Amino acid sequence: MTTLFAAAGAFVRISARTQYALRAVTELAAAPEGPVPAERIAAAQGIPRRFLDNILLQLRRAGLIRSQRGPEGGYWLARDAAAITLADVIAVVEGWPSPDEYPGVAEPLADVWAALREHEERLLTEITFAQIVSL
Amino acid sequence: MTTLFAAAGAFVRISARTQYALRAVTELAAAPEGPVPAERIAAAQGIPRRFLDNILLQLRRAGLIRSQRGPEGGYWLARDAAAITLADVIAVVEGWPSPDEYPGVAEPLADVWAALREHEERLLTEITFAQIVSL
DNA sequence: ACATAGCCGACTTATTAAGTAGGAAATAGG
DNA sequence: CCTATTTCCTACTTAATAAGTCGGCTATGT
Repeated sequence: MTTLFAAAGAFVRISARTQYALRAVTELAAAPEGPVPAERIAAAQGIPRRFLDNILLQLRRAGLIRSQRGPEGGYWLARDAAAITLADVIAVVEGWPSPDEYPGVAEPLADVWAALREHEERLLTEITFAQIVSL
Repeated sequence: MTTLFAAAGAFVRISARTQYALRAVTELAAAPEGPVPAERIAAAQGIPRRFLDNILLQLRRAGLIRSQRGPEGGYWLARDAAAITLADVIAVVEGWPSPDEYPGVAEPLADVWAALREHEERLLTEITFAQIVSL
């Protein structure tokens, strides 16, 4: 029972959009100096091209990446890979779910989720893309 | 940015079904000896009655709770609240998502999720409903 | 017998995620 | 200045999953 549980994870779910965002940023972190066209990222990571456009736009608006149009254009990191954490990217891409209610005797459950989330946050704000690329 | 992140959590998402299941079991753990009718649980926790039936059935089939039909019937825990963990309930109710692919340079990201899930599992298999009720 | 309560599969609806469309606006090279 | 390239942008469609509903059957205590 708990074996299956360990294998898959129950609460930690990462949306495709978030995964794509993280993988795209990782590509940029791994690339040599200069703009990387969306097409290249899409091919390297197997991300639907149009969808990727959409995500990159969001990341640029949030100030995590920069861009240049036209031939020889593309995207690059707005700051050093060592200064961008996983949490930075996730915070941009994910929506913010509103906290749930736990009536009566079930109220302590909320504390458990809070603990899980706190741990999650600590981990994700510690890990930078410089680290990801160097692993 | 990270403040908002902390407040809401990004990956830790709990489905309504799972929440209801946990809250229902908590009610049973908190109740005195004897069967508790679904109606009572639904009222105490604000869970849609028909939906709850559905969930309780699943928990019973999994052997976590027992039941008795007819007047004075209801549900109760199959074993002591100290011997049922949050993970036990979640394992019954949640489906098992298949692990994702992380091509090329993005591969190390998978290790991060693995770490998150491992922590999640440890926490959830440690906490019993006896503890929840006593908090 | 009758009222209470669980049992059960299938069905519908709501919500969110995932992906698409169609073009406009830059920009480098010839 | 013309053309190919590539980003920019809003809105839309489709797919998937979660949430909740329905109708009726079965067991049981009084």
